Amino acid sequence: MYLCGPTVYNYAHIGNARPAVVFDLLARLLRRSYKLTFARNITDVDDKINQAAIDAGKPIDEITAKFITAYNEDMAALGVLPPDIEPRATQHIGEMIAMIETLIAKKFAYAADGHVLFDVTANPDYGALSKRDLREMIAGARVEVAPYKRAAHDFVLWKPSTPELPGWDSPWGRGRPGWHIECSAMSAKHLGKTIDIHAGGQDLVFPHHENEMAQSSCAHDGAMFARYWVHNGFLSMDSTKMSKSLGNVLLVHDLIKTIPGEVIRLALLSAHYRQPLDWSDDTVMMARKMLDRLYGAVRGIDIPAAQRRSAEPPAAVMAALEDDLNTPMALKEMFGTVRALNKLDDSAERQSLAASLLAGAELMGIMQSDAEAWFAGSNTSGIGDEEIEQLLARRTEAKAAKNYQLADEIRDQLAAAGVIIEDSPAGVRWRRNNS
RNA sequence: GGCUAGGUGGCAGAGUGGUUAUGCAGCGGCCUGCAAAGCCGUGGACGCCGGUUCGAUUCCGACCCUAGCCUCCA
Repeated sequence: MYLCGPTVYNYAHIGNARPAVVFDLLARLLRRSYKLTFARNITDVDDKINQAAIDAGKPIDEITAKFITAYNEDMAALGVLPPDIEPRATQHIGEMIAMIETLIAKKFAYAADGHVLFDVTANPDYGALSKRDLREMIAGARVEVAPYKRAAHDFVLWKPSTPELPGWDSPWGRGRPGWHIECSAMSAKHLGKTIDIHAGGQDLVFPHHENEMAQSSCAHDGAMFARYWVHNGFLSMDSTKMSKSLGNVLLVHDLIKTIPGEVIRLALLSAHYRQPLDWSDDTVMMARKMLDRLYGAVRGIDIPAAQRRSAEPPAAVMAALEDDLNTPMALKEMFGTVRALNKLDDSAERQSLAASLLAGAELMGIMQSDAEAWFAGSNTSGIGDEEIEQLLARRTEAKAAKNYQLADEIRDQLAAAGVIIEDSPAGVRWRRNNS
């Protein structure tokens, strides 16, 4: 499986995180049944990066190194496991040049004016993936056609670099690769001419994936490039497009300072991956409450480590995920398990079902904290755990003395500090209300 | 203008040619000193107009609306 990864010129925003999370789940699922090799590239040569380096007044290497590290940290916070291979564009320039030479030799590309362009008219299948009619596209082209292009939609495989820009020597002079050739060259090197699954955001279908497919299949004598394409839907912000000009870009880097990573992950998985997803404070709050219910079901259940390790997810959860990654359905089944668990009295049965629930959660990459830690939350209200325990001890005394007025005062005091009390036959327990 | 997805109850969000999605919120009950959590029960929905059908939210057609792509973008 190949996933188009980040261009490292800035921190990843929440929309960037969606494909990473969704296809991480797909990878986890596939690994249960297949031997998966999962590659997610890093685009570390790009004009946006060049601009970011100029803006920051720093070397390009420094910019890319910083944001590669940040990307991996941010994704790890969302429970995204590292891919098997994380190829970088700058480490595959030779492969790109070789592929471009092949395309020229096979008459699918031409050099002109220091550039090398892909000749879309030489590839009759061009437009098949994105279901576009090439003639209409050329006729309705809104782009200004560069003089060296034969047709408006010919796209750049190689372009010349000025001395201050990053560049590599090539048969066409010192230059740098176009965006699309990177993925074609890297997927061919690491995964072969034909890959099983190619993933990415819906907005990459055209032109990026269309171009990748054209380059790869033309370079490989028509060999199928990807057996399956999977594209995730777009994420909007409060019903509008996320854009810098509107100032509504949410960076994962910032979100994880106040929102647990698994809340963000669950929010991203709360809609089917192909559907659009609107991000708002409510989306986050609901994900948090879902986790409250999930964790609540396993709280206080002590599961032997061996049982925990060997447990399998509920069959219905597996069936839902195996049906085109239907995460809302999988969650429904998780909650079905929660209900069954909450009704059980027998401790052995509770252990067994809780272990199964946790196995399902692990597959989905959620509920990875200890339940007590989840409910303790983060101390944002300034009242520490010890202070809470002391107040609860006083309340328990008051209750024993049937001094309910004092007991309720203590409870109100804690509530004001965001701490909610739950009495049970087993004793009192508490949780912070962080939402 | 072209292409591609959608329009489901207060909100989020699945699914189905006839029978409960689920979560949050609401209401009633159980439990509790009272709460909270949990459990039980419950109201409320499938954009609009036609067509197919014994029966359509589900299939087909038109229409309206929304989003994305057509230029860098997950």
